[in-house]
Amino acid sequence: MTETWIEQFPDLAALPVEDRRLLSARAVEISLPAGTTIFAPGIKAESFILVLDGTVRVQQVSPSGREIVLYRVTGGETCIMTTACLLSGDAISAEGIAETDVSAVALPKAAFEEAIARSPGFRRLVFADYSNRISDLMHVVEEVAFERLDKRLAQRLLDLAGPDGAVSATHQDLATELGTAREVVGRQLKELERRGWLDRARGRIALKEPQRLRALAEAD
Amino acid sequence: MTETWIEQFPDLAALPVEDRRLLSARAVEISLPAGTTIFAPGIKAESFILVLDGTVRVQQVSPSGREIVLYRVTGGETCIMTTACLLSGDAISAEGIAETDVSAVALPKAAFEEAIARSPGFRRLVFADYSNRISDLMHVVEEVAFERLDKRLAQRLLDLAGPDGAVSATHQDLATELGTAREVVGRQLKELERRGWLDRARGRIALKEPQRLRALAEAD
DNA sequence: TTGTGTCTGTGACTATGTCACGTTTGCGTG
DNA sequence: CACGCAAACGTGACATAGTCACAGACACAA
Repeated sequence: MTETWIEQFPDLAALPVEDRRLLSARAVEISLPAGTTIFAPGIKAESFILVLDGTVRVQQVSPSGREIVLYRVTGGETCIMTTACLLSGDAISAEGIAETDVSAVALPKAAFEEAIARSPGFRRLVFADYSNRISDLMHVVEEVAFERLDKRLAQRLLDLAGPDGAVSATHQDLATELGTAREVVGRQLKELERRGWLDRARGRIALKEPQRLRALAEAD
Repeated sequence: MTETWIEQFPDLAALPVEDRRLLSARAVEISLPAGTTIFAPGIKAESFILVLDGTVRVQQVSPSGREIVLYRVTGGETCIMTTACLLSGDAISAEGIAETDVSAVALPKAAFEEAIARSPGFRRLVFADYSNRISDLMHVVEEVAFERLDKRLAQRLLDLAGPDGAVSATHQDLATELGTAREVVGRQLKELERRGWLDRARGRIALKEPQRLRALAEAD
């Protein structure tokens, strides 16, 4: 029985046969329905997780209840938070939520360490993910510390918009994306609607002038 | 000739002889005077760097010129930014500055990869550092996004204070620590002085009521 | 249709950031 | 020594963002 999931990702498919065999033999496919909390503060990870399909949103929660999205893990990426826990033994301080139905494979700690030891390709994959996450986090710091909210909101709306130019999100959802408060998002959206760049409806925003929004998002 | 630097750090000293020998043979000791820019945006790293003594400040610079300190690398820690570059090939988007005279060892890329491949202990060391940095960065995000400035400032003053309760830093230095503007730091300090919790002088702040500052720093 | 919970709107207020200056201080040099 | 200079610091006016305490509007189920 071939493990077809390995073939989905060039980085994995390129591994030598024996490495692929190790992964095939020890990994367990799992599937998580949308909305599942995959990890949360205080929980220790015991498996390395590679997402095959779907997206996991990783966010941080403040004591006061405000939240901010840090990054998303999508197909072919690994969940650094759990990896970091595996490798350092620390507990997690962020939470991971399945945004869509997610299929993934879990590799037990021992098999993970064996793969890291044996396979240069696997190591590269893990390290590359670490680097990307650090880069993501630095980007979040930069945005939160230095960028104007209207610019950040415009960027997020474009990121979250479907092909029809519509965003399905409440003001609270957008506030969580940006780490701000609902009222603030409401006011920003009102201003953007006043300019005619979008239309608002309950839980839904229709982008009318995406190029204007992009100009705003990319302004100095 | 024994490489005494390895003995300085328990994690390294505990490695098997052959791993230590690899490190000894291939690493180059370097020393950097205080103020040296060790890496900057756009520069690609070509060595793995382990700090032996001194501290390196890693900070991010915004297009508008504002800065924020992300974390510090001290004795026994590795420089993740350069490691991440080594492993992913990406360029760096932060800058690293020697705050004190720094002594360090540099391990060329090839030797680094060999050590990673061969030595479980070395891998643990590198991964543990990655995890710690991710944890540091998440902490920065949390502070910038959710905490009040007076609280953050009180925390920094305590962190930066010498044993005599004095902080040698200009308002601009503190603004960079917190990712805010000089004027804002000035006003916060004025208020803290008004309360009698500290005294201000040019480039120097004397903490008079550290326990009050601590209470502020640790408030909800 | 009438609750009920979620989502959104609003005004008043506080906190933080920006801008354009002016003032003070320490220090080296003519 | 006096002068000039650059760095550090102060300040008021304004813009932007976050908080709080509500009030309304909407969607859906009973």
